[in-house]
Amino acid sequence: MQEKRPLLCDCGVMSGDIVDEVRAQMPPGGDFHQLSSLYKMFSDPTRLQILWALNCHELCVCDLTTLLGMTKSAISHQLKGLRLANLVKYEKRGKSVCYSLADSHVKDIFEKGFEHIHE
Amino acid sequence: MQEKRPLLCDCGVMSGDIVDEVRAQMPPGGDFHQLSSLYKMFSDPTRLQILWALNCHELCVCDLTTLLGMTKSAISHQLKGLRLANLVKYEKRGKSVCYSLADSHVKDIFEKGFEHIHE
DNA sequence: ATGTTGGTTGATCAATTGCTCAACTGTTCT
DNA sequence: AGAACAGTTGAGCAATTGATCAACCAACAT
Repeated sequence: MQEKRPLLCDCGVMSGDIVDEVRAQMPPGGDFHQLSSLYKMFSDPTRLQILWALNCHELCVCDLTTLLGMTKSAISHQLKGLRLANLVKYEKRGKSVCYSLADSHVKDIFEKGFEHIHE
Repeated sequence: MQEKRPLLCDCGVMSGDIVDEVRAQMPPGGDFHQLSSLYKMFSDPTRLQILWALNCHELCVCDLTTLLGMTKSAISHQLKGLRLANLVKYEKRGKSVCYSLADSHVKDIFEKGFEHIHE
């Protein structure tokens, strides 16, 4: 059976007041959902490589396939996700589509991540 | 059949030199793998709520179940992942286990994320 | 000793993810 | 018009994920 939780835990470590205080500081649930969708874009090595490359220079899909050694399809699918997350923007140029980063937050998030793993 | 890629794309947008230049700036593949593992911890609403709560105050598992309205098992499973990613640390206190953030990078990464979604 | 509470763990299962394949659109070149 | 190239898309499938359930361990109270 599903365990039933009491209104407040009685483990004695934290008072109920502290739990209430933390609860009061919690952003609305929608924020966490939005945030998790954002970080999900950073949670795959392929997408990270794409973002890193675009942070160096704007590139077309074909360049990215060459750079990462993957198919156009795979790259294009990932770019679609990045587009929907507003992390990259694109511009048609003749036959090609040129992608670049949508804003500077990507770079900031990258930096914080590297700080954490290089310690 | 699987498409075969040329050594350099001939789409004409970027010169091969630029692709080479970007390639030279790419960190080793292992870095992307490590980074993606880190961001994966931020890619789930439940884990984000746990991290946010611990950023407010150290809490035991039981407090977290009360706060998030989830089972001990679900919380404990997620905490295990966060532990393995070195994002949280814990301390036994009698019957309870008290969790807290392992370092300040979590807060930084949170802030950058919020900056992006609140624009 | 027995029961209760706080927490962990492994198995299971549905849902999601990421790549491949094949088919397609659109642009350029001959 | 037809071929070649740049890119997108949807279906399919193996791999991963996240919650549940049940069993378990450890600390404490009676």
